[in-house]
Amino acid sequence: MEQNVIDASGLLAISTRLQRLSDQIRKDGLLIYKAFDIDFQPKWFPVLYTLYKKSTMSVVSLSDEIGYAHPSTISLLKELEKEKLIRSKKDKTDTRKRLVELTDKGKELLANMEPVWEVIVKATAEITNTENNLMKAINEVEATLKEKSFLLRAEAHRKK
Amino acid sequence: MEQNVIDASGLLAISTRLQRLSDQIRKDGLLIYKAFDIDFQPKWFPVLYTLYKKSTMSVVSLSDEIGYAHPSTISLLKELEKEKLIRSKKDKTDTRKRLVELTDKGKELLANMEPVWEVIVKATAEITNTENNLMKAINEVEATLKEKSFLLRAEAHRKK
DNA sequence: TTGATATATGTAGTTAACTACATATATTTG
DNA sequence: CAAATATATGTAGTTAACTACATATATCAA
Repeated sequence: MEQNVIDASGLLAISTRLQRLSDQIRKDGLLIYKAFDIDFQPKWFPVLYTLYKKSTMSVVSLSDEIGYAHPSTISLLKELEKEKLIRSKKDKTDTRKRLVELTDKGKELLANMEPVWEVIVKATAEITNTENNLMKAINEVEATLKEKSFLLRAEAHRKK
Repeated sequence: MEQNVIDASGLLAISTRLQRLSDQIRKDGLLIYKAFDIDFQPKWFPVLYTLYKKSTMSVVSLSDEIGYAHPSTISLLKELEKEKLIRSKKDKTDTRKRLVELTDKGKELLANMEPVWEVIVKATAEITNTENNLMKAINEVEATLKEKSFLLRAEAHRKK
């Protein structure tokens, strides 16, 4: 396997490489939805899938759940509202909160996606089923980082 | 380990999760450079490191090497030129080409970064040294995708 | 029970990559 | 060797996330 400088730099360029792989998969994701003739954008996935599984959520709890900053969630919600895939209502006990849920159109779309997801899960399983499993590796690294951040670890090595 | 909906969706949200992890590491990367009092941005890494290892390259070959679209490279080069870390000259045999290289200031900066990189490599080795090694998993997945794209694999599963 | 603090949402502007298009020069081919 | 094609660079505009700041409401504590 010929190696370029970035790949050869190994651990130094880990962030760049994660992003590159993410982009690559996302682009193919969009093409898969197109091939199935489904009007769906990969960036909608975290919000819509979470609402599909949890039915009703406030903006901040949704943001926490998907791991996005809340303004990112708000702009996605704005777009999804325009698409009539979600709707909002006020929380009666805490008037600051806006509760978000799928519309019937949204629920229908998500239900129609089940077969596409099945295919995506299979294809992903296929590509990650290597000696070192990518999903497991991500889980493990995230758990490790939760214990102690990258920054703190780097600082510890510095002092040695 | 409590799981949120996105993590639980596993293979479906792989692109989102890769990106999230990349962002997290990049942000800590910036803080590490700051802690070492080095005026360096993580986004500069691919270009500068490649020029450090390969000395002189054209815009397109550099873009290919780091895996970026060429306009992205051009805007990074513009910024690095303003910082006086790189300079360009015309290729004498092919006048279309612009050859890019590190300035003395650029070389000095990169040399000063060696100790920081050492720490980053150690910290990264620490977090990726789990049962499934993240770097190896990325290498394996990229190799697998090179053989046959995600889209083609998904389409193959569809037809079954 | 009011003043301080915390939480929820929203807006504005930034960033770091991208795609689409344009132009100049090189290379290939009939 | 001229026309067609390919390659190299550049510009303009887009995208999908972010941070910083603002405001309204809720909760807590003196």
